[in-house]
Amino acid sequence: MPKIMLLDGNSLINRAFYAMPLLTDKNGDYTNGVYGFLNIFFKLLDEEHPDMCAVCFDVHQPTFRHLKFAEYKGTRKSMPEELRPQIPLLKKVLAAMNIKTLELGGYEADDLLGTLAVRAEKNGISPVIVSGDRDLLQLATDTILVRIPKTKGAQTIVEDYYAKQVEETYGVNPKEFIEMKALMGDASDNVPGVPKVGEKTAAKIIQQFHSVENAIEHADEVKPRLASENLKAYSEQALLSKWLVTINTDAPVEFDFDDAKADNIFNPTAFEEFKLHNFKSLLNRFPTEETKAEEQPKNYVFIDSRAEAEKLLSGIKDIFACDIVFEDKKAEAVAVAGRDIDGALIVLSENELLSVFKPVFESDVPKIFHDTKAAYVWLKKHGTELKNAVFDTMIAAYLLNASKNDYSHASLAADFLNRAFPDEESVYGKGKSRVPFGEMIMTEREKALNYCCGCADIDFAAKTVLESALKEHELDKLYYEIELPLIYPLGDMELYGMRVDPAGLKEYGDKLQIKTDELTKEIYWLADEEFNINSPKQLSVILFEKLGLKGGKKTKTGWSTSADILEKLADKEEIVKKVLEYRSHTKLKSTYVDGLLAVIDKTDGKIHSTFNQTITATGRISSTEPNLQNIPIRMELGRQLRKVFIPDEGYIYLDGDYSQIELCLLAHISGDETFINAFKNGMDIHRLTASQVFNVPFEEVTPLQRSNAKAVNFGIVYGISAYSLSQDLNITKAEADEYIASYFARYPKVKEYLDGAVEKAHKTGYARTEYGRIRYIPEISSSNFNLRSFGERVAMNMPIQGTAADIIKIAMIRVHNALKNHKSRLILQVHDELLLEVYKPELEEVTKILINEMQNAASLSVPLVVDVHTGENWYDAK
DNA sequence: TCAATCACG
DNA sequence: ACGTACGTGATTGAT
Repeated sequence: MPKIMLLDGNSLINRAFYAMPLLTDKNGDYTNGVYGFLNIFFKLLDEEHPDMCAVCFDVHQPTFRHLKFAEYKGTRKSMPEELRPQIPLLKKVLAAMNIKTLELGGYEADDLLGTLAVRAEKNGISPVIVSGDRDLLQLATDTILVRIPKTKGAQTIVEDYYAKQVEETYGVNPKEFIEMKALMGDASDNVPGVPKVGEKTAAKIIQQFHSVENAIEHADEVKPRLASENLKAYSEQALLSKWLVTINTDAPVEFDFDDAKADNIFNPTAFEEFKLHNFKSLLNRFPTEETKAEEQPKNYVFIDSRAEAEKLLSGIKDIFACDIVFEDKKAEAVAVAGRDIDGALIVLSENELLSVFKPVFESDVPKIFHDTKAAYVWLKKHGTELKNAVFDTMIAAYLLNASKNDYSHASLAADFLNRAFPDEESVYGKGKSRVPFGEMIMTEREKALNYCCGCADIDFAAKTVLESALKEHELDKLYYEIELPLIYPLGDMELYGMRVDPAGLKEYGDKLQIKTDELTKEIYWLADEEFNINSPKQLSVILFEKLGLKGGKKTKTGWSTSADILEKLADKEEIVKKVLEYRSHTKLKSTYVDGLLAVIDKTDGKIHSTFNQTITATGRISSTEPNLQNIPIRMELGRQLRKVFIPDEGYIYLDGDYSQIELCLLAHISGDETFINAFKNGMDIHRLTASQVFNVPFEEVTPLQRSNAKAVNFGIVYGISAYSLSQDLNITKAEADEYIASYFARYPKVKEYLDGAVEKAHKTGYARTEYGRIRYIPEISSSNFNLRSFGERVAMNMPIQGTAADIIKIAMIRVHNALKNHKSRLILQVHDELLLEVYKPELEEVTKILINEMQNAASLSVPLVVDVHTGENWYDAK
């Protein structure tokens, strides 16, 4: 029996729109609703394999329902500005896919769906209705299937209803479902229903009386009493509601089922349309002939003999791309691609790979990588130099859009080559079912070959495109002079690592554990029961229910137990104090002691973090496995941990940090004279702010005033709002408003800068640092107040945080270069701070180098002040 | 896999 | 009125 899939265009695009973040296409038009619609459409297409498809839409004009009942909302609901233009867009995309769309003035999409489903059934065609609207359940029969997509957790699941499932779920059959809906009413459509009758009562009444009319007739028998009385009082309204919610299955719509064949969806026009709107993940669905129509078939070769590999590599004289396949940090293969090589995958032992590649890596032949740092680190670890690595595709793609969450080959191919390419996960699998490369190359060689060579091929082809895009956006200087050179200091930081004293770390952990055990017992005693203190859910039950404490704010799931809330209760409640102490101890033990012990390298006893250059939206670097940028310092107990970080024998730590770099940049960028002069004169900037904002002489500023002023300064950098400031300082919003007003009165240029930054971002859609780094801010054009406000704060903050990131990157490169012929080395960066392991005889010289290179990394209208400290461990070096 | 929490700048 | 600080990563419990 042929099958037709009938979709509710309006309901599905609405659902998709609210379920997904705003996306824009190459024209800057919003596409998230369309994209979400297509995702669910394709998922159902895979499941149903329908022969025919039709998508029904509402028409934005009064329907027969409005004509009878003017208050009815139905199709006349307001729609967000970001969604409205997506409806015609969806119709256009569907047209390109040769999917029939349908609308009829005076009727809603529901009525068309019902009409077509009934007609299909009569014509021996099996109908499947898809909608997010449960009203459609009234259409379910033994043969008409209604499918309702639903968001469960993060993923979309589809609930299926034939008549039987409707009855199982609601206890009424689909015809009775109308009666039930009529009693309940629907506030969003202005369907009145009967007051005080909700889903539960309506179901009970209809189960007993089967129809609205019958229930009205027996209204005296209806329970509960309130429903009975209201049913009598509002019987006319109930009948009207029934009429409103009944779907018309006899709409005068012309429809030819032969016209609705879904047999030419994946055609070149649709492919172009998808590309235009950035539906990259959907491009994979198009047959490869389509995607590669104009390209030559690729000749990818597999090489597993050393002699052949050497022959190939000795012939390379010109720029080529190179992709190293790592498995557990060991290289298993290398793929190359170039002008004369479509792609070659060389699979040899790690040692053989190193020796066959050594000549070409150490030669002047230019090389393209996707992750140059990984290649550099691997080679250097094995005694091979990497020379003339001229391009990194991952970093280039990052500079072009720093907000993406991956810069994989699949994403590069879609963004810059308009090419469909599989995700790494779809080739190797993920999680438990991931097949290691070594196995893959035996069992599914073609697949692995195509993927690995494809990666190198993409890198080679993308370079040209990326290069001109960088130039076009004036990012080339930043790229070639900062980001690419930064690879080497970062790589060396990873290679050197940080030495820790494992025994000291264990001892520290034992102390924490003993105290934790004590605290646990005390908390159990105070709570008068045992529970999992680590569980915010269980803890909130104990604190806010059992002990009846007054909760502060709520989270999505219940009362918040975060530290700022608990601190307000700690004075009065012993148990809260203990919980806070428990939290700090277990945090240190699990994240830092256990976490760090687990990542000590067995061969050299050091901790080697990975520094990521393509994660943050502002240009900062990030540190993982372990994160060495968030080792405790603010609290003394946590700070003690730094005593177990110790330099190599004969070395000493030297730490340099920029003093107030973000405020210096605020002064520089805004050009505010008061600020600039204060920095030039080395004044205490927070004290100065306090004296200006609170209108007191500089000498008479109290510690509280100074700390409040400090919070205001931070707030300015973050993109201030009076509410947040009031929360932070525990003052009223009105007071915070005054602080901000007097701040801006004293520093008018700062105000000008912040307003200008927001205005610029509104106009262009992005923010830039002093060095040209870009962050796109799509949120800034949102009609949603919260999103837009977020965008505006980002517009104020990014140029400051990002410029600070640029400057320390420059400093790192300069320090790294200056230390080339020294034993001393840079081993860590923490955003405004550099940590060096200095060979003791070089200390005096290296201190000068560090201060000099950091201070002169940028020339601003204010001096960059660097504070340095030395120490035999990291605790003492701060 | 998500949400809550907390460590850092 | 709207409901908030900017940028990260790791661990835990819950689903």
